[in-house]
Amino acid sequence: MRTHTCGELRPEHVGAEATLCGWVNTFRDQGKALVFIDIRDRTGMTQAVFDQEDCDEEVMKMARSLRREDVVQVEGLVELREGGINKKLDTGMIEVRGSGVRVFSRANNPPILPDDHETTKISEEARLKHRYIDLRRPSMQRMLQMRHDLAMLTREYFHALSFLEVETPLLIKSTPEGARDFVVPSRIYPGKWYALPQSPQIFKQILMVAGCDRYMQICKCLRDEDPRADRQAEFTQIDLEMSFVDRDEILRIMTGFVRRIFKHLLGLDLGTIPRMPWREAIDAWGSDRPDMRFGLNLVDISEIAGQTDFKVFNAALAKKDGVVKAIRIPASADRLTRKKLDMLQETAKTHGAGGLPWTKVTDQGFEGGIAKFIDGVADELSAVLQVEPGDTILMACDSWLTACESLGQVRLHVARELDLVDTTAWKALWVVDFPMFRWSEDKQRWLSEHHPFTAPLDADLEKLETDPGSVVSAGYDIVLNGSEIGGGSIRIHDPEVQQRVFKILGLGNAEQRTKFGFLLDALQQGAPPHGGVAFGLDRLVMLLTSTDNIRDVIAFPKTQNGADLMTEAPGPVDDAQLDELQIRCLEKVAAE
RNA sequence: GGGGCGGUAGCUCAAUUGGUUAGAGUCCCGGCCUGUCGAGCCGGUGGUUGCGGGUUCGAGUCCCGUCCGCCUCGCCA
Repeated sequence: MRTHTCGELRPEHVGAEATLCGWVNTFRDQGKALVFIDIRDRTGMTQAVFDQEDCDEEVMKMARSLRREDVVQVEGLVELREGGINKKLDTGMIEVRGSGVRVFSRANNPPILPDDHETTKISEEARLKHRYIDLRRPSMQRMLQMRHDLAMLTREYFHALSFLEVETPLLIKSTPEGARDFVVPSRIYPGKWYALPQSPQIFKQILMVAGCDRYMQICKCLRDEDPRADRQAEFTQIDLEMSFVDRDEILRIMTGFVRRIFKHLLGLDLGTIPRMPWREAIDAWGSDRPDMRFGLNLVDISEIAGQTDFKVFNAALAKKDGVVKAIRIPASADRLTRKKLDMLQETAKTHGAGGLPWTKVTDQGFEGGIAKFIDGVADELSAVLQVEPGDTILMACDSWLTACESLGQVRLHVARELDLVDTTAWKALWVVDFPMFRWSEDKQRWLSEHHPFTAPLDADLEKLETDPGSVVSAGYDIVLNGSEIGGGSIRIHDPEVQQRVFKILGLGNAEQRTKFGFLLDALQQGAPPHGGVAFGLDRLVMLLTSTDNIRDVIAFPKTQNGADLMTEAPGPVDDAQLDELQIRCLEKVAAE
């Protein structure tokens, strides 16, 4: 049906007869005797010109009738352009001198147009509703290509390392330890339910017990939680697991993978990827996924702050684990207006801090904000923070984790506000040595920082019951430019350790059997030491395509209410379907 | 579940303190033009101002409710 694609033709093709198929991107009708048609497909765009002198009246009439997004076939001779080259097009040196045209289908006044220069102008709502048009735009086609290239690269890389691609089930048992499960009713067992997988975690571990040795899968994961700009309820994961490995070996292979991705897809060398203990990440960067493209590190000023009479500081320091942290924003005194400081204070409050003590540095010392409270320690504080006139000092005081994390969020906001992020930089790191457990005041019990199958470090095994809060896990996350792109751990392969961990998480023996009996049984039938990683494919593509909207890297994404605007899912089902499942909705029951 | 912003023509937006027949660009339709390329010029179709109430002589504008979209907190082992 076609001899070339729309992005293919170059001066070397001049003289050839070409037949192109695609969509009418634009038409430029110059009068009865001359019309230009830009014909577009996934690969690009080519200008076709229909001249009365070259083709008969019927062809001319048909060419002039073409409108945006009609689907056509154009045939003609490839020639160098008569009217000057178009540098914006890869095919801008040539044009096809049309001798024939055929219309496959007409577009009925398209509700949106797939021009890249229109993308930001059109509401996302309209784009999602008419995704079949939206996906035609070149930037969206590049995204689809990038996803494909990443998937191919992934399979090549892990295939070469003897990983086996295995599919795991979608209809599984609900074990709601983490996120909320999507559930699916069972017809054969009325009243019983499947869950859709939040991840293939347990299956890949069982594949290790089953002797698979090395497993990989590009799979969908589903979590029934509210979406965000960088999060969808349904997302894609590059899932990996390996037997007979320690943490160093996993990190080596996965570092190689990530470096390969960015080298091949962006021509970028990420270099060696350093490791940072979790405690250091929180302490110096205020986040377990630090964005290291800019400084503004957190400095502990607890000791100096303790010498002041500032009640806010003293109250915080009296807390268990209480600290005062500060960041120095260089040359910002004029730019951080009172209004902006107020906004930053809201950020701090949103993330758990009571407020955002601040002051500015002038030639005469500290001025503004809490300056009068720190007068007595001005010299020491200046020395520790290495202040310069024009700096702004932002502070947080609370328990260590809260103070660090809230100031860490302020750090991100102020960097964005003052444009301090080096957007040309790529900073990757492995965050390691996470705590094994986190105490939940809410639930009054320990929760897994990672998941319940993560192994503790061998050295900390004996502290499991006596001091769970201090146990360090064998988990790790890989972070790129402040975005968590993957994470994993060495898993527990000793059933006894697994039971001890379950117990700390508040799972009694009976509950362990009900929820994870099959895992415990498996671990007792010869489980190799194993561990793995899962990479967020959508997040990777976001970084590869420089977008901060996850919906821009998914062909058919859902809205914040979990709706698909194109198909209008979720929708109702027939009563007959419900009857078969022996399900009744409460409203209907009430109505009967 | 909480907070914030938004919803006017197919699309993107405007409409003074509440005041005439809700405008413009674009798409689409028709006409003109032989070298355009985000073509140009002329004319035209197109509206229950998301939906439902209320206040008022009068509501796109004010109030209440509701639905939808985006951002965000909670949530996301």
